[in-house]
Amino acid sequence: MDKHQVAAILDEIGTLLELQGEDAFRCNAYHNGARAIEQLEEDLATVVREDRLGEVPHIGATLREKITTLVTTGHLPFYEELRKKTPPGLFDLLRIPGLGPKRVKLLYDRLGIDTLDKLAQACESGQVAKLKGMGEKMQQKILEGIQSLRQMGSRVRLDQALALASRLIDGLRTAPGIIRMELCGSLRRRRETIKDIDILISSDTPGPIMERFVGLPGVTQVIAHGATKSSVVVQGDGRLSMNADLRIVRDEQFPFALHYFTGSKGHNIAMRQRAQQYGLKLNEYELAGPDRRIRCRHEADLFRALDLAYIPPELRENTGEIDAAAKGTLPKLIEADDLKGVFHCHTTYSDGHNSVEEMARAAQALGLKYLGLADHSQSLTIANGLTPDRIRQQQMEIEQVNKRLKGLKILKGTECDILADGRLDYSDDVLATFDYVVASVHSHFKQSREEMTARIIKAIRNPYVTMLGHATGRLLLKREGYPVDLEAVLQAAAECGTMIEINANPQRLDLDWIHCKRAKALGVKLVINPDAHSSSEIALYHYGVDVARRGWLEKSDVFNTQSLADVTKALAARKSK
DNA sequence: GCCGTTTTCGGCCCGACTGTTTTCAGTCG
Repeated sequence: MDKHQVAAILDEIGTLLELQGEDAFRCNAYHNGARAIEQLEEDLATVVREDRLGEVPHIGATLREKITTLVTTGHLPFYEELRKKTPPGLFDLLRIPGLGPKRVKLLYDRLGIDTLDKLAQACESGQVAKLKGMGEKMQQKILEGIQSLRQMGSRVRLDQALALASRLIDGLRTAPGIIRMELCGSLRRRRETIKDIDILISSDTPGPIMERFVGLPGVTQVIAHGATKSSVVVQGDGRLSMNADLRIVRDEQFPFALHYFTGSKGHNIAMRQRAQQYGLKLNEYELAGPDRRIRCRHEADLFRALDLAYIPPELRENTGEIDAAAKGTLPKLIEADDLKGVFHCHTTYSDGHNSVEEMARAAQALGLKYLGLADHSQSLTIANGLTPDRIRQQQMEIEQVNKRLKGLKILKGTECDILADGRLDYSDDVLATFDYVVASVHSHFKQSREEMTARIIKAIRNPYVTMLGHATGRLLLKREGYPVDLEAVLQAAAECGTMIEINANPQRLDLDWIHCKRAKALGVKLVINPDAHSSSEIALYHYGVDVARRGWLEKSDVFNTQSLADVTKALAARKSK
């Protein structure tokens, strides 16, 4: 059982206990434990085997025992018992805004409601309004919640959320009285998937801005509309629909509110605790002690007041950033401008939409100095994978276009399939014609974890392979990655100097940021690639930079921050080995 | 259930909003 499964079970236990009416702090301990396991950088099985779980914050004796049982046996009787006692439908009820564990328990205990359908019926017949603490309005709100839950998924991809959020920001920008405005929450931290949009504004006259917000185009439902906080449902393209919150504070409160609403929750709690050590109280309005208030104009002032270096939003996940900021050992994070080129782009030779030259011109317009083209290999017939003949044709075309280009060089690559047994999709003499090789898995996803791991490691050890493409094959919110022991993959990559791609396509973002940190610790070089299938998608590398930043990566950790000359030299050196 | 040079017991982040309430519980982030 891997860490994601273990974390999911711990989290579920926390919720199950809430539904039982357990003490909230005990429930929270399971949620905290789940987060700690989810964010574990090392391989969970290894940590368990070496009996080091106790060193993980938020894992005490009880959780250590339960996690060990889960990892070693795959079962946990405590969890299974708890599940038997709780109808699974109660989890659906919890997703309705306004319904938490207390009310769900009440609905179940008093009315036997354990599905959305039963709840809808009970609301329509007026039974819910009669319960203690409920009423007509609550009943109506629940009905609306059921409706929107049935239309709306829970999380959306970063790129989709950003698009929707910028529409809201644009709509607000002209409202009167805005002093400062920022996107907060997981969007500002650039998480790969987003639950809702958080916007913060400072103003002395919040009223008209709030009015503008709840009336913006696309707003389909107003969940809350207060003086300083409003919450709406907003409709995007297609069936996409998200919650959006707006908070308005006075300008002197802005840095505190910005920090607070950026989160993460874990980071905020840790920051509060640090403030307490200074005899100060930190909330969304101020940093203050019994007899003093710390003046801050910007977020950086707030960190400085607690003797911390500025912590970029992407690092605020409570994974050691506060300690590092205190010691002055925070990384100098990579920035988008550091990238000098990319290595994984497709053309019309396989399944891309633009020609070699069109791709090159687009890369040039973005200020890149080299563009690696890596079309699919012959086995991937569905994507029009290239036969050796067509490779020669493409390479000749690249040479022609290169003669015409100034300031950008196209590099000849391939995204070569890793076959089921770990061999590559081309013979060595064909592989030798490329400047570099991206090796990727596109088939046989159902292999066992052991088979998949061995297959990928075999490819990584192939001297022709320069980098591993999308390491887990995940499609965010659509498809889980294939089962693979990433720790073993990273170690193999470290041993033979094979690089690992951060696939920047927002549908993938694979390697994910947690493993970036681990890769760096092992000395693996990473490379940020857009996996572009059209000229406009080359710019997607920005999302890969976001991932890299969340993974604490610096310019020197990423191969394609190097100049064309250095990259060419490194690739040539690797080929001649 | 976790945590700890103020503590091994008694804390655990904290404020806005809503709806049902005569002062507050539940939810949310």
